Amino acid sequence: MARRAASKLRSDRAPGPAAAAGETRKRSEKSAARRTAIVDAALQEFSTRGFEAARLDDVAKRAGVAKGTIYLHFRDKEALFQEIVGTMLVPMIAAMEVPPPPDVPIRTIVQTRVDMFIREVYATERRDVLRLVMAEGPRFPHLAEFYYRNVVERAIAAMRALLAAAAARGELRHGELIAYPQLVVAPMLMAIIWSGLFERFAPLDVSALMHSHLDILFGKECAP
Amino acid sequence: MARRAASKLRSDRAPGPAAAAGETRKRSEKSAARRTAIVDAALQEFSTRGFEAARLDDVAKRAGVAKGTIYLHFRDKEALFQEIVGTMLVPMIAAMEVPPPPDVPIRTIVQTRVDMFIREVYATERRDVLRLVMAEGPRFPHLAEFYYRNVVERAIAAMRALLAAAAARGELRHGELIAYPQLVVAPMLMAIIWSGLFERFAPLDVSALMHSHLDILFGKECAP
Amino acid sequence: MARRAASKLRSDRAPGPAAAAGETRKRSEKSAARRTAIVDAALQEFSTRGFEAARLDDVAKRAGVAKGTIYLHFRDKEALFQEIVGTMLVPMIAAMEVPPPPDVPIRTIVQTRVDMFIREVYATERRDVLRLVMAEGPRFPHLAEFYYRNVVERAIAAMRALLAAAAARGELRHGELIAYPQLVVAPMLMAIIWSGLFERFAPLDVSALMHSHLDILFGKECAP
Amino acid sequence: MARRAASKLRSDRAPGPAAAAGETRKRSEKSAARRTAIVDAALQEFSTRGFEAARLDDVAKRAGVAKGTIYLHFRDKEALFQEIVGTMLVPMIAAMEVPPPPDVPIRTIVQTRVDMFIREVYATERRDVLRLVMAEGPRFPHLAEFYYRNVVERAIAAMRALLAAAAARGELRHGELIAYPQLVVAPMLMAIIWSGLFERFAPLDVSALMHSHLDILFGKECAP
DNA sequence: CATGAATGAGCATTCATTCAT
DNA sequence: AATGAATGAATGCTCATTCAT
Repeated sequence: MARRAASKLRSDRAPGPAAAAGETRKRSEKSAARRTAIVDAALQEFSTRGFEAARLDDVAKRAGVAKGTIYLHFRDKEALFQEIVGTMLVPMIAAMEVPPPPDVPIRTIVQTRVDMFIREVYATERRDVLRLVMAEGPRFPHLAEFYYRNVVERAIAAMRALLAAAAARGELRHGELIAYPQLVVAPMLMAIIWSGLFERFAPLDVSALMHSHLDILFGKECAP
Repeated sequence: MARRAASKLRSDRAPGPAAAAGETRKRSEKSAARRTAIVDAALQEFSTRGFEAARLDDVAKRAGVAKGTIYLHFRDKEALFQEIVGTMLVPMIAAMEVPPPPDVPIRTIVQTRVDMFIREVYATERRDVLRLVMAEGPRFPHLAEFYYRNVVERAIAAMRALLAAAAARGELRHGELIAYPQLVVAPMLMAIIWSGLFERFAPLDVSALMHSHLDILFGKECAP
Repeated sequence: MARRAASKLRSDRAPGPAAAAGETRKRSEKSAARRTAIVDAALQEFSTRGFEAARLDDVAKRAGVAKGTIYLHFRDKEALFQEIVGTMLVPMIAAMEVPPPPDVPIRTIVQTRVDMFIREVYATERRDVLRLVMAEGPRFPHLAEFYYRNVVERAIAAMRALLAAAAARGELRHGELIAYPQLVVAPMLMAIIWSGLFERFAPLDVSALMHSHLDILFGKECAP
Repeated sequence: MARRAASKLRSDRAPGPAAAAGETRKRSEKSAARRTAIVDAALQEFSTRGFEAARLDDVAKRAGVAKGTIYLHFRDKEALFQEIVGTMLVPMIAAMEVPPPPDVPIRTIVQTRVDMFIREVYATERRDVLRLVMAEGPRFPHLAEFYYRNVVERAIAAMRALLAAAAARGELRHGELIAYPQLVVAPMLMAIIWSGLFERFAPLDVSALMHSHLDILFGKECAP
């Protein structure tokens, strides 16, 4: 989590020269670290109790800051919620938008992306963010729209491009998919919801599920 | 729900005897009506604002009863939530469990059931119940389990039976489906979530979506 | 204070007939008593600490009710403030508006009214209400206007009528007063402010002050 | 105020010697300027929102300093309040204490002082300070006493001396005024309160009001 | 001296739940 | 059974004050 945002900032910056700059950085780094800690803590609390039931007191405690500090970084509880989405989900989408290499079968590319999704989202706290958006989104229209514009729309466009490429190459059995690229990821979302509800007594093997799903959509993957 | 259904049964069979009994029944009928009104009102409020944010005051107002009356019927707010699920979702499942008629193509049967689902759930307030369960379920393990045992498990079993029958008759292209019958309904769930989040600016044609989906799973439906 | 509102209610009502009505009244009487207690407590707290610094917790404690009860009677803290003015100051004004008896010297009537003001306002908690309005009014424009329309404007009109009558009878030395009836009461207001600030170490004899003031305005009162 | 005035004095007399001293002075001048800026800003905020509701954050912003800087000059919020009174009101009083020239009618002198008060207080932000003292004073006994000792008492003494002189010269109609010199200024105070409450919809012409008032007290001013 | 990030006590308001009527 | 007034714990947010830089 500190990794997430912090690593970005760090990699953006040059190795760091003078002592004066060092001091300045120490301050802003500390501030950024606090901010990150708050976002992470909020994610935990929000996804455990829901937006309404989560207490900022607990967020603060978990983040190791005073309650008032939260308000130095976020206007209010809802802004904190929005930040979670912006921080955790939006960056993810870029990876989906790289154009497919021409010499790899689309099925393989899709498989790769699905695997990545499972690895980077399903298996991490990002899954909780996604679940949170699905659960609380209806009550936060602004957030829903932000999420749609910055994540969903772009993800669908990317998927559609991929499917169109597949169709062009004759690799796509089911042209219908181009109309509804959502169909490719629907089982992923279902799995996320499933895990939140039933994991304890009816765990689901997402990889296997998605593998079967892709087999159905694209046909069995040919072993090389 | 238990009581509500029971009172229904009672009123169905009672041939209507003495005046005294009539009065008794009148009373219990009134009570049952109140109960129903409360559940309906609660559904509205819960699905609009979420479990935490919904106020029992509003539920009472909407149901036309006093706040205290709610507690004559339900132990607490959570019990009311559970009742909603029991009342609105469980009865639905029975229709899914009737064995398929032997002379109709499975694809047609599945299509019929999907249509029914769209008509009876997606197009009604039941959709909100389902969304509610998906959204709030993780915070109510008891409810989640109840829902799993009484709805999900049975729905999956029914679907699996259907798919097995299809396979036995050679009507199923993708044997994988038998392992993951969830794949059949995943797009439905996605559509429900989608509608809650994005309907305003990106409406989704569920019927068309599901039709495409079934085409992919079973092949194009043959016109008779 | 209980006197204030309660006595009104009581005097409006018939002696009270049936037992059933008695029970009903018991409830609403209790409610009215609570309301009165809250208003009185609020006045104490507001005039002691000021509007902002007064804590509703203390108001509740002083009124002997739970904090939430306040909100059964008043939308918010400000509404409670407004109620104080409406309850304590507005009723007072009626007495000022009775037309002067034709056979009594105006000077005597004014003196009587000033004495009444001293007795009914200056010597009671109403003085604190007045002080409160003067102190906090600028920050509550709505309240200020309400107070102006319902108290000040009417009081000035009544005073002006009195002075006009005096002028007509040749009893008014200073015609200027008709233009500025405020001049008659200005020392009263000053005295109220004075008492709030300096009473501890520089008490002021309001009666004597006002007597001198009226002597100046009207000439010495003739002993009968 | 003490320090502010002191620094002023210092800068008045320092003939400006060495560079080192120059730098020192520059520093302390800057500091004094800051202090003044803070007091001015605080006056704005306090008189707009009241003592409790005023936020030091806003004071700092308006003064163009950091929040912490306020605490370099004042122990706490209340000290800042006291400073406002000391700075803005006390200096004013000196002008009132100069003995009346023997050849000018007292009525004229009083008129002159009233005009000065209107010009220097009523028409400036000092009016807000005065209003502030009247409004918040009861909650700050120490301030009230300071204000009484340094302003009110002296003002009253000065006014009484004036009135005594008038009486001695046979220019005072109403000997009662000597007992209550407050009566002379009461309408001024009322006007200040009035303007805070009702200015928007019922403006008051203070000059005319006071002119009438003085006419009543002293008789019409004789044209020369 | 100056800064402004951080603190945490404080407070208005809400709302599930109870209980006298 | 039904009511709805009363309760009081809970919680988001504010802001005077401190202190490391």
